Amino acid sequence: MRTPYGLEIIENCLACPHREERLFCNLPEQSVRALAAITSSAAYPKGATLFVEGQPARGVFILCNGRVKLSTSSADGKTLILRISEPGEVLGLPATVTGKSYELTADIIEPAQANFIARNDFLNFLRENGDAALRVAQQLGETYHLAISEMRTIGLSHSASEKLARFLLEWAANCPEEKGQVRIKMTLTHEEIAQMIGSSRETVTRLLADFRRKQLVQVVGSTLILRNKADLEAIVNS
Amino acid sequence: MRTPYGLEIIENCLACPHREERLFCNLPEQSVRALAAITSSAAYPKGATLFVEGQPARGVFILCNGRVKLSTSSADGKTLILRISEPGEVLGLPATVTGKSYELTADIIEPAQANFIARNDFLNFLRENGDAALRVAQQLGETYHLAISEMRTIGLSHSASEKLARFLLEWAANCPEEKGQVRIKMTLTHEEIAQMIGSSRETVTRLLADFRRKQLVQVVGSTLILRNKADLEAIVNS
DNA sequence: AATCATTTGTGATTTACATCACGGGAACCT
DNA sequence: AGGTTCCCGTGATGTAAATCACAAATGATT
Repeated sequence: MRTPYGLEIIENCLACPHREERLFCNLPEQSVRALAAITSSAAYPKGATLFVEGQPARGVFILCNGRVKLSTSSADGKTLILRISEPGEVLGLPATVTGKSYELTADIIEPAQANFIARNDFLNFLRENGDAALRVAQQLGETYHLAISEMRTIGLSHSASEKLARFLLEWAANCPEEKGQVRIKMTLTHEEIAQMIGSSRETVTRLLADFRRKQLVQVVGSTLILRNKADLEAIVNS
Repeated sequence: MRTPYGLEIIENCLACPHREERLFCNLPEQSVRALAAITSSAAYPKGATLFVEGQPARGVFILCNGRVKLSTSSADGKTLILRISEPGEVLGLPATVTGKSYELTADIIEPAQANFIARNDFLNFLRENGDAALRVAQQLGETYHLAISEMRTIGLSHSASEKLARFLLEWAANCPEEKGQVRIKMTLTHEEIAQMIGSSRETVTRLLADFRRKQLVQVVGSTLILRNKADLEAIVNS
């Protein structure tokens, strides 16, 4: 059983650059201050763990910087990655509001800074601020939406190539597109991609090689260029 | 594209036998009345559709009676069933709070009675009643939890037998157990089971036959008895 | 530079399962 | 009773992809 990495730097939540854009944007000034009072910030190195699946929920983490891998794994060590979280996202929200255990494990894969709010403080805050509670509900709805989407790529595909194509397209959806081409910085290893689409490491490398041969993608260092989005979409619907 | 079945019987929400037990239990009397005012009830026959994935969310349905199949399907007709909803559950909640489209399709598989609350009314109600909003957040958290659980059975299994065993055990978790045996009324066809665990109809019948041969389960009409829960759990961890 | 660890690339082998195909029941009309 | 339509059982076949087993490459660390 891993233990979460300890707090390192404590500072004011208001300093977080993503504060306004996300979950609690546009709340009354007073609410924001109340929130700041119960928030503590910390930095985590690569490899640290925010929480582990099965642990009783301690509270939520608001990611300011870095990237976090959310995964679940079975007894025999097989791992399924659900999502790579980006700055601005709130982690551990479902478990914290329901009072159950974290259903996923959150590992830092890029040095991160995050604000933490303890469960009790958070729930009290929500009870006092009805609009924040509604905001939380919306956030949860979106999280659910993403989970279903992930579910579709894993559950509705006939082949691994279909899953990989789906994965690349969804991944690219966040990136800027120019002239039909999308450049995506692929910061995941083949192993991790395999764990996201539910297949083995070897088939991922083989499929990527195959996609390269078919001019569907192009690899330049650690960035991956989707050359032929249309054909990738064709693979998805096959 | 299917169209949802129309309303049939309109009556007061307060009549629903599951009202108190679930989502909005223990709300102040005043809130309950406000809720009742915006709720309409209707009966739906088997085969009717509450909503279809991709439709803009119209509102939520609170299931009073009957059972509903929640599924998603791909362009080529492959279907993945996420969940069979029981009375007391709220359907369409994530999409309604986020304002996106329904991410799943809800089909009636047993004649049902449900209360409907239109999206605008519902959101206004939540804005007025902070504690209800919190309750909704919790409900969403649980829904998420179930989705992750479903994800695990599909994504973390090495074989179809593992998935089926996982499915049977989770299904049995709701049923009363006596002397190590669990009797479950299997109201699903093999096809539907296949769609829940992401495999084909034929392998489900073959696997069930296999389980019967190995004395793991016993079939009496449409009820299925888990004779050997321990061995089923062994299959899961293989 | 030299050692180590991690990640990627590829071949050979095997097997689980989807798919096709078809026959028999059960249930449900009318 | 006879016809539909759905659901279940089973055989034969092909194939995609997991698995095993190395080798090459890349990148860290000293």
